[in-house]
Amino acid sequence: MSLKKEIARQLAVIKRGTFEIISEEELAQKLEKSLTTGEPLKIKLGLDPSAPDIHLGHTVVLHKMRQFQELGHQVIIIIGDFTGRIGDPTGRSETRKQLTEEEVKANAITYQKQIFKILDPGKTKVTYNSEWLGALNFQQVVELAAKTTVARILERDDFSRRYQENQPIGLHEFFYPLMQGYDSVALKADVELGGTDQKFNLLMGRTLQKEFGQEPQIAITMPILEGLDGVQKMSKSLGNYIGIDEPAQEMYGKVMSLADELMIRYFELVTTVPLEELEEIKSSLEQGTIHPRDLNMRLAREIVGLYHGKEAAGQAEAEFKRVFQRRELPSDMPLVTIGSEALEGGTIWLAKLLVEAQLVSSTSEGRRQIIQGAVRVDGEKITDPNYEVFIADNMVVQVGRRKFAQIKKG
RNA sequence: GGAGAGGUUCCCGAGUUGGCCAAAGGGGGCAGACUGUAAAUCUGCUGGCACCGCCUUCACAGGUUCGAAUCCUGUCCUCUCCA
Repeated sequence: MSLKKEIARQLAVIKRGTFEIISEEELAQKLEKSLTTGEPLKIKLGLDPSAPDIHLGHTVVLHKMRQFQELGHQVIIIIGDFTGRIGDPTGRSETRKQLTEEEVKANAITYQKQIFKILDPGKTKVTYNSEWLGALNFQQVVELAAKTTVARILERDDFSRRYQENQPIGLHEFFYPLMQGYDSVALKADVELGGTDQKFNLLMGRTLQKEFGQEPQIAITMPILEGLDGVQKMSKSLGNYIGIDEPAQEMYGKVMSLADELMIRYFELVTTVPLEELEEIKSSLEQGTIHPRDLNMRLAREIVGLYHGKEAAGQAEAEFKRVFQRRELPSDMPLVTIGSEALEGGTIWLAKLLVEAQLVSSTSEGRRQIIQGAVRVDGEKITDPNYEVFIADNMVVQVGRRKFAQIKKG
């Protein structure tokens, strides 16, 4: 009786935010077996060390891993140092550059530091797949390749699209799913996590495990998190990301700029707010008993708190209120020293000053911002592009709402 | 190996009877208004320069010309078809 209840509880936690579980019944069976034998499930997550800086999008899957940890299961991170040299073609329409061994190593180290902001290091096993993939000889590789067909591999979204669009597909790319699948065999994984774009690879793991006489793993896919624009997936190259190493202030601001429609999704996927509370949040938003802005602030606190602690999150919030709600000056602005040699009679061209203060990228850009009314000196809007500023200590210049600098006479 | 298409400003993508092209249009970005630094909407800007003018851009290197993104030559790269 209590066994059934426990299985149901675990399933509920596991199902949170998932896109697909293949299959739920098998998962329930595995949970039951685990609970009766006391043997934790082996949960596998492969990380591709080609993109060393983790952003919130990457943490979706890490949070799921953490939940598994909290349920008492064995979490295993595979750093794809071997596969990383090929580069998973997923999500890209072009053949990826192969990484050098040194690059992969360096990235892997950065990765580990970052994932432990979410996972419990004491309960996490980290392995490198070069350990077993590097040991295979050519004959074994051929045997592995014989376990699938070109037609099956071409079914993969990315490959079929590229094939149809006459984009090149490197032969070595065909091996990526096989290698990832073989990882599951090597580990005897019970569950493998990944984004929805990983579905094919996860299923390949099941196929191979069966071929090797193992019980197939459960494939759990997580949705791809939308970025700040609310439409495209979060990614560094699109610039719509929140990096987990970003300063608290910046992080808070970025979360605040999220579209309302994304808030619940973010709560669900990238915070540790418990399930019951999540339900309360959803209903209060639907019933309008809470102002979306306040919920947004709560979300920002949750996220910043995860990476910088509660205190820093509180400070970030106070600062946010000061600058953006009350329109006051930030408590901390970059100091810019203007040397006297740059001055003529104590004045400097405003556009030039903006460049010096790194508030704009060029004087042309500075002129434009001035003309458009975005520039203030000590709170006073300046619209003359040829304006000469008389430099005074502690003068504050501002471009737009969020870029400030305090001037020091040098 | 043979035949063909093409490489344009952050991206996509016009422009190739040589001048009116710093280069249409869209996207993205930035700024202003409105706000909750939300979304939506409207407006403006979006190579550089002390800027009503000048300078550097249209794969790269040369050439023709008073003048080239547009014409010629060579080089590099991408794609397609054939083998």
